[in-house]
Amino acid sequence: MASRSYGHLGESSPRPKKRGRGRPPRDVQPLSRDRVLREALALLDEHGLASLSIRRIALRLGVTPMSLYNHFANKDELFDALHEAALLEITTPTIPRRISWRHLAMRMATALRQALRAHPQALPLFATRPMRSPALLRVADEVLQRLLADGFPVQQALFLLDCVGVFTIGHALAEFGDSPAAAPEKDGRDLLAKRAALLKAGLHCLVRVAEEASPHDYDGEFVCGLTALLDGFERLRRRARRPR
Amino acid sequence: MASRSYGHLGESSPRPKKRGRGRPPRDVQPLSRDRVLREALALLDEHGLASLSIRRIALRLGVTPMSLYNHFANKDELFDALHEAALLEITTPTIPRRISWRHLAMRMATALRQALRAHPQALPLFATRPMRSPALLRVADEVLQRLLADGFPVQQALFLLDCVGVFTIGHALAEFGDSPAAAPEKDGRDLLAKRAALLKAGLHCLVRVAEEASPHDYDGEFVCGLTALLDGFERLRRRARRPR
DNA sequence: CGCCATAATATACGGTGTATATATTATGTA
DNA sequence: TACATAATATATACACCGTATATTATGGCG
Repeated sequence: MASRSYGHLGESSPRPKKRGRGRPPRDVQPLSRDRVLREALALLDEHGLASLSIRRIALRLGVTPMSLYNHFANKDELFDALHEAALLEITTPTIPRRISWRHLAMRMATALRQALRAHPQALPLFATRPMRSPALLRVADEVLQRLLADGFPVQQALFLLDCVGVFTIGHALAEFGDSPAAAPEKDGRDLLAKRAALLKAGLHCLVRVAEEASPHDYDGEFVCGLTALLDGFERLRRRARRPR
Repeated sequence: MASRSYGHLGESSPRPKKRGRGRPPRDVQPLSRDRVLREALALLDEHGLASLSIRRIALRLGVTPMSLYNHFANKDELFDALHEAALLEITTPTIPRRISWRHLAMRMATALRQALRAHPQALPLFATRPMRSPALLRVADEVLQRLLADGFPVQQALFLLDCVGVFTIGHALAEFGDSPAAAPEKDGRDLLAKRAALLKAGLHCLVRVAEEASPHDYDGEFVCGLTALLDGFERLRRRARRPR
């Protein structure tokens, strides 16, 4: 009974007896990367990224912390894998063959957005780490193919792909980063005080906009921005096809 | 001589003697929020966010860790202040009076981008925390004023403002998150191997694009995406002014 | 002068990642 | 079948982390 703490965590390990010191016998399946990632993701969803530690994951798995190092070199590599795992849900969103580049890009963006929504606690991972999972690369290649086929110059196609991804992630960050900060103002008194402060500072426009557009329509904002972005690239494309 | 570690850090405190246990005498100026933030920012720039700890900041300041708690409630609040401090360099970018909304938005975005460039190590802070510093709010109000004056509906103006910010931050994240990961491939052998792997996976388009657009032109991509975004919103604006 | 707020130190506690050593089982080979 | 070796777990230990609590010296104010 080494640790009396962590009692509030699930610790739902179905393996009742503690395994001995050495390699586990054949009948008790050994720890696997996948199992670690699955539980880590669950723990992440439940308790947030800040409290996702090697020791907690190990506890949840009914295992010693050092066991994880048989499957991951260190915490950072584990988090890399976790990032990739969270992203893997975008892998095959059933891409129809014959749709325009616009619809394809739109579809990719919304699929990515849905993947981000599925694990909002993992968002900081996306913010820091580059997305280079095989599944993602396949999607990227597909979109690029279509873009080139539809007349985009190579560089513009790449820019478009990047910009759509960047916008999607940035927007998700703003959306989910704001919500916990906006929650504590629900009592109305703080909100009024803040409004007064803004007014006194001469920021009339800000309060007007905040009042007329409240609550913030994140979904609408996302499609609005994405549409604008694609519209702009469409203009570029037309200009590239008919130079001058 | 409590700590033999940290020797590699600057520890450039010009105060040679260790102050006694109590309140410091009048001639040795007391620790201030600003001084803490300044040194913390320097430490951040030099060694990255991961190794920015209360204890290291205190050491750099020639002070006990607990001293910082006279000025900040906890680490999170210190980081909030750090975020705001890093952002403060965008405060007054000398905004000319009579320029179009497009130029104004462009200017705001590039100013923000420059602020982000100045402290790339601080980027994860921007990714997680909402931007609500007074300076930023003032800029936002100014931009909103111009947008409304130029005929944007309220909601679209807000969307535009948000989308530009979101795009700028997302793009910076991609740019500075990629660079450390791309560096270790400089020897060329890895790069060739990766290329071969991509080809074998059938991602021909990806390697073609990567080859024709290398090295990645992040600045070009930024202005390209931003221009496209603004173009798209311009279309929206025109449609809003002449409904139907 | 005495009082008290201020601003520093000292100490301690529980949590964290992980280096190192050890123990047990499975597996491939002679 | 016997044995070396690889695989997989535990045990222990260390340095660092944020911070709660208590103590101490100074400055300013009555």
